[in-house]
Amino acid sequence: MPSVPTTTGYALLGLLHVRPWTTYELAKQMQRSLHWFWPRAERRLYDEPKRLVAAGLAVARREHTGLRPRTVYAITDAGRAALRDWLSTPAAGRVVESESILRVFFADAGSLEQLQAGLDRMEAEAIERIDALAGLAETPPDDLPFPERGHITALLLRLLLDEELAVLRWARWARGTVAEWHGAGDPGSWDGATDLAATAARARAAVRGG
Amino acid sequence: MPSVPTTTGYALLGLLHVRPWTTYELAKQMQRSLHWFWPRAERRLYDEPKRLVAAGLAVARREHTGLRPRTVYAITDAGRAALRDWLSTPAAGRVVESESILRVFFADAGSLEQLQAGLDRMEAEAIERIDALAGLAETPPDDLPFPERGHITALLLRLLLDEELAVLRWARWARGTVAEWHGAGDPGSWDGATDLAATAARARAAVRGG
DNA sequence: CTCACTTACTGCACGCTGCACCATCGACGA
DNA sequence: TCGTCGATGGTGCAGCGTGCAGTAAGTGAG
Repeated sequence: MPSVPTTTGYALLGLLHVRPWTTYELAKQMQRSLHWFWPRAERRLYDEPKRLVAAGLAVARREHTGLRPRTVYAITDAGRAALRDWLSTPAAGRVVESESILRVFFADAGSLEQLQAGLDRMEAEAIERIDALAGLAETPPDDLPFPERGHITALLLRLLLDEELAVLRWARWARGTVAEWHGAGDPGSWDGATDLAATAARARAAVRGG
Repeated sequence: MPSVPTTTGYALLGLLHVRPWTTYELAKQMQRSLHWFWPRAERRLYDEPKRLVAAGLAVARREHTGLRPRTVYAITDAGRAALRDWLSTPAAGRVVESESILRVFFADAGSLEQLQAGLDRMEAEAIERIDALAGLAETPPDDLPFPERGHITALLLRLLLDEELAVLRWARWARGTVAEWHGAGDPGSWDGATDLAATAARARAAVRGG
C-alpha cells in the first residue's frame, strides 16, 4: 500500500490549489518553478495525479483535442484540507546533491588541471542558473501568470539567487586559490588551516549576530 | 545490466582510494563527510561495493572478529585508473531538494502562522548545519584523520558554510519581512516587486563583477 | 505536403530508501 | 556469572523515483 500522498503528491496538490491543469501542463510547470527546489522527472507526473484521484484529493476529467484525449485535474475540498494540514507537518531536511563537489572532494586522485576544469564548470553552471533566475525575477508584474502569488515568488527567488551567488563567489575564490597549488594533492604554501579557521569564525559570528 | 559504476560507485571508489575500509566503516564515513553533498542511505553501501568488485575496480577480503565475519574492501589499479578517468567526465548538475522551500511556495494555501513556523524551522536547520560544519572546520590539523587531504577539506568546508550562511541570512530576512504581512496570501504594503528587482540587479552585477 | 515541434501518454530496467529483521562482539554493572 | 546495551555487520522487500524508448495525434512554417 503506498503512503498517500508522498511529498511529490503534495507538490502537485499545491499546483492544483492554484488552478486546474492538464497532466502535460503540470509537467511543464514543474520544470519551470518547482524544479528549483523539488526536482522530479516528467515521468512521475503521469502517475502521481492518479493517486491523488484515488485518495479523493483531486478529480480527473477526460477531454479531447480532436481525436487525442487529455486529462484535466482539479483539486477537491478534501484536497485543500489535506494541503492545509500538510503545511503544519514537519518538513524533511534540505538535501544537496552535487557531483561537482564530489569531484572536488576526490581531486587528489587526479590532476590539478582536472580540478581547475571542474571549478570552471561550477562557475559556469552558477552563472547559467543566476541568469535563469534573474530572468524570472525581471518579469514585469503585469506579465506574471499569477500576480496574486507575486509576493511569495519574490521571497523564494531571493533565496535561490542568494544560494547561487554563494556558489559563484566560492567558485571564483577557489579558482584563484588552487591556481597557486603545485598539484591537486599539494597545496604548495597555501595555508588552508588558517583560511578555514577564519571561515569558521565568520560562520559562528553570523549565527550569534542574529 | 547495471551501468557500472554509478556515481555512488565512484564515490565509494574515491573513499577506497584514500585507504581500505570495511563496509561498516564506509557507511559511517559516508554519513560524516559525503553526506553533505552526496547523501546515500546506509543500505546502499552494502550492495554497491560488491558491484565494484564484480567490475574489477576493488577487491574484497573476508575477515573475522571472533565468529563474526566482515568484509574489507580495497581499490585495485583498474579502480584507480577508472577514478582518474571519471574525474575528466562531465558532472551532473547540482540538485537541491527542500521540502521547506516547497512549503513556502505553497504558503498561500495555509496561514501566516504556518509560514512563520516554517521559516523558524529553516533558520534552526541552518544553524544546526553551520554548527556541525564549523565543528569540523575547527578540528586542529593534528587531529585530522588524513592530514594530507586538509587543503581539499578546507576548500569544501568553505563552500558548504557559505551556502548555509546564505540560507541563514535569508531565513532571518524572510522572517522579518513576513512579520509585516497581513496573511500568507496578502503581503499588505510590502513591495515585493521592488525588492526582487534589486535582488536581480545585485545578482547581475555579481556575475559581471567576476 | 512535409517536417519539426508540441501535446499526451505507457512500459520497463534499474537506482535508491526506509524499515524490519537477524546475529555477534565488547564493556559495563548487578 | 548473567543481563543488557550499544557498536558492528549484514539481508529482504515494498515502494518511490529516473531515464529512455516507444507510440501517436495536433499545429504551424515553409
